[in-house]
Amino acid sequence: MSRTSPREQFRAFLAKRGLRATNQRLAILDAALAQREHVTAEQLLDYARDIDDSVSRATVYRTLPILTECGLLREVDIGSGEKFYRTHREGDDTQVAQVVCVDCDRIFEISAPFMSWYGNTVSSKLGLTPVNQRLQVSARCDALRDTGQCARRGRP
Amino acid sequence: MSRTSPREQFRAFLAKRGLRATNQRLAILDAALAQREHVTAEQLLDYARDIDDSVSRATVYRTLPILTECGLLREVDIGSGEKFYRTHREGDDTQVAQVVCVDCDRIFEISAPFMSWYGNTVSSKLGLTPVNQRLQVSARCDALRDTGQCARRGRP
DNA sequence: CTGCCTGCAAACTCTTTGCACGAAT
DNA sequence: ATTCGTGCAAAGAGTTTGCAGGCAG
Repeated sequence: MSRTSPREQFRAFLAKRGLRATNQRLAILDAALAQREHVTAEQLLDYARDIDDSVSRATVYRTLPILTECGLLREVDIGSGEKFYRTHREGDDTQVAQVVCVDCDRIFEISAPFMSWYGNTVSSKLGLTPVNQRLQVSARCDALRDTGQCARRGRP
Repeated sequence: MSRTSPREQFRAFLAKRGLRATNQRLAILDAALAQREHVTAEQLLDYARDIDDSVSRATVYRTLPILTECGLLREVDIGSGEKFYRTHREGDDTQVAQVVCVDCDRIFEISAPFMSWYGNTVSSKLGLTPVNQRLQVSARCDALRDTGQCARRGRP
C-alpha cells in the first residue's frame, strides 16, 4: 500500500538522523537493491563502483549498518567468516530460517513463523526476553547425491 | 553404559586416523574437559599451558577440529567474530538452541528437540537433506531490566 | 629412522579506524 | 561556513600456514 520507494525511505531515514544523502551512499543502496541473491560487502563494493566508481570499501562498510538499521537490508551471518546482505522488501517475513546448501553454497530463506514462539519458550525459562533469533540449517543436495548433478550448481 | 573415558576415546580416534597422541594434544583435551562453560581458542590456550606450557596457539587451532570431529567438543558460533567450544559429553542432546544474553554475554544451551523436525520440513521443500542446524536466540535479561541487577552478571 | 607434529612468526581474511581532504547542507 | 563524509592505507582481531627442527611410533 505504501507509495514510499526505497530511495525515499533511505533519504527520510538519513534526514531524520542528521546524516547526508551522498552519491556514494545512494550508489550502494542502488547496487544492493539490484541484487536478488545474498551478497557480500566485497561484491556490493564492485556493484556500487559500477554505478559510482568513487565508492570505497570503507564507505561500503560504513554504509551497511545504516541500510540495515533503516530496514532496507537484512544481515545474514551463516558463520562462514564473512557476512551476507540481502535487500529486505516490504512484506518480507521477519521470521526466516536460512538453509545453506553445503554443496552449492547457496543460501535459501524460508519463512519460519514458529521461530518467535520457540525463542520465547526457550528464553523465558532463563528469565530472558528474546531480541532476535536465527534458525540455520546446513544441508546437502538430494539431486547431487542421487544423480551427481544439481541444477543449481554454479548458478549465482 | 560405555566405559570409555574421553582420553581413551581420543586416543582411539587418533590411532584410527594414523595421528599421534602428543602431549600437547592431550593437554588441550584435558584443558577442554575441565571447563564447564563455553571457551574460546585463546582461553583454551591459557588453560592448556597450565598443564603443558609448551602448547602453542597454532597447535590449539590445529587440534580443535580434531576434537570436534572426534565428538568430544562442540563448536558454537554465535556470530561474534570468535568461535566458542564446549565439551560434548555423552548423553548431551544434539539438538540444542543457544541463547545468548546480550547483557552479560553468557551463552546458555537449551534442548530443542523440535529443531530436527523443523530442519527436515524446511529442507525437504528445497530438495535438501539437513546436515545440522542451529537455533540461536539473542536475548536481554529481565532481572537487569527490572531491578538493574543480574545475578549472573560478571560471573564466568 | 621416518614422517607426522611442533612452535614461531608471518600471512591471510574480513572489518574497523585515523587522518587530511572534499562535499552536502 | 561548518560539519559530516570520504578515500586511502594502516591497524585489528581471529585464524591459518610455511618452515626448520623435534619427537612419537
